[in-house]
Amino acid sequence: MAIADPSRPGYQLPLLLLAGFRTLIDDLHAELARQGHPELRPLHGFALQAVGADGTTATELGQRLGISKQAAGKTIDRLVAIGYLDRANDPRDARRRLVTMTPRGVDGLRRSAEIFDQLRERWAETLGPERVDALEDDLRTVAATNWFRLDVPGWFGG
Amino acid sequence: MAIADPSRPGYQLPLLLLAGFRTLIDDLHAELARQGHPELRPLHGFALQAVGADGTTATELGQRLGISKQAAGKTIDRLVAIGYLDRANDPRDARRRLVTMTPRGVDGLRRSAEIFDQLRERWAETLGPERVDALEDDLRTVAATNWFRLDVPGWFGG
DNA sequence: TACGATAGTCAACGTGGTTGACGAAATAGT
DNA sequence: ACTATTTCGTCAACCACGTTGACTATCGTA
Repeated sequence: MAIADPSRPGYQLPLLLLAGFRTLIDDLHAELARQGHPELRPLHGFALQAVGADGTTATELGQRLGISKQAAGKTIDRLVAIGYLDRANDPRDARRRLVTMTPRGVDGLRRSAEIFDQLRERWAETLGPERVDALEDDLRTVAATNWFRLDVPGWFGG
Repeated sequence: MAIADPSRPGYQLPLLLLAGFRTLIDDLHAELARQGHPELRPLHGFALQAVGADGTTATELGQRLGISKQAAGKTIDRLVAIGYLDRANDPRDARRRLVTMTPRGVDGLRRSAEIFDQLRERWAETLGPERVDALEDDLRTVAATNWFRLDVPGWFGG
């Protein structure tokens, strides 16, 4: 195995990845707050995305996000409370409670997507578009992930 | 402003950065567990790093990690409980409680650094060394961070 | 000496995640 | 048709981590 370059210690790689992630998320939420969505937390955006335009149930949301149905239920509670999600009964299955986005939820999600596009564009202006493309491609190669796990707080903290 | 490329939506960038971070941290801890440190959580490694070879105090650790002294104290409690840190009185200042690494703490931190080097090496074998260097350089440019904030669970969750 | 600043801890609280248990309702099987 | 099993949602208890506020003990200085 090759000798590690002392000027590029391996522990910096995760720090830089986290810093990049954090920068994007912080910039997103600063702009979202400016556009009328100050209550949205990082977690909420991902949950909203997972609910999607067609809606879901708590159990299904939990599966999509890699957390328990109980945890998903709590997140739904919160997003209902701040006006981003709605709960309704399923006429075809009285056990299920259908979760859908409110107009406010749709607006927040749409703006998030736009802002992320703008942030990526800003990176492309700074680094050059081909560097950003390469960065994405490289991460796809080594991280090879197609889905998102929402258990970040518990995962990181323990 | 340029039009966003529909095949590269901006929201994927943070997802990929998080996936990369998560992959590295998960690989690290899988290997750490194999090498006799199964109790170490992601948070702990960063806290240990911040304590450093010279030791610290709770207040100083909190400042280094961007969290309150109370939160730092709790993390120290935990790391003392699982045998990675020691607390001692400062003979020159009875208010302070000096926090230092135990031999086990030193071992865990040393192994972490080695494993991170190996993981970076693995990325370099897969992507090519120059791509990994470029990835780091680019992230340094757009994220421009020189320190680490440990409040990830609270930051992300709210 | 008296006073302000600092270190550490306790307590209360909020957010998020987990497991276990439960009733209600749908589905499958005899 | 009538059980038996599975599934959905929720409640309760618990843990980890973060926060702010309050308090004691100690240091440093005017």
